[in-house]
Amino acid sequence: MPSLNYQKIYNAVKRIPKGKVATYGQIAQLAGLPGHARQVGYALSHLDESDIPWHRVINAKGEISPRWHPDLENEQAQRLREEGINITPAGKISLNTYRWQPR
DNA sequence: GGTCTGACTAGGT
DNA sequence: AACCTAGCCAGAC
Repeated sequence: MPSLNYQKIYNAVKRIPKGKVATYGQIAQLAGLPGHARQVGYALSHLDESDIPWHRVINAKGEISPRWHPDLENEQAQRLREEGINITPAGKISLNTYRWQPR
């Protein structure tokens, strides 16, 4: 049973349109939880639902956040490329180009 | 109920 | 540009 805050985070992530990305801090703010960027990452690590575009969430440096299992990072990169997002060989994504800017 | 741990971030060196 | 530190806060134990 996900907590209320997790539910808010998931809702915010679902709003990210295809072909765009958002940062953890951005999602936190969107979810009404400013300053909870770390909780966003933690919530995604606990993901059990499949209808959430978790791969569209990256860190403020425009990179896929490193984690304990590199395969998951590769999967995220692949999913983003499938949506037309360009990732440099160094693993950088242009936030200037792809950052989702909700109204 | 104190401590530790992160898929984070901003600012300083 | 890479690295370090402090601030952050909900879970896990």
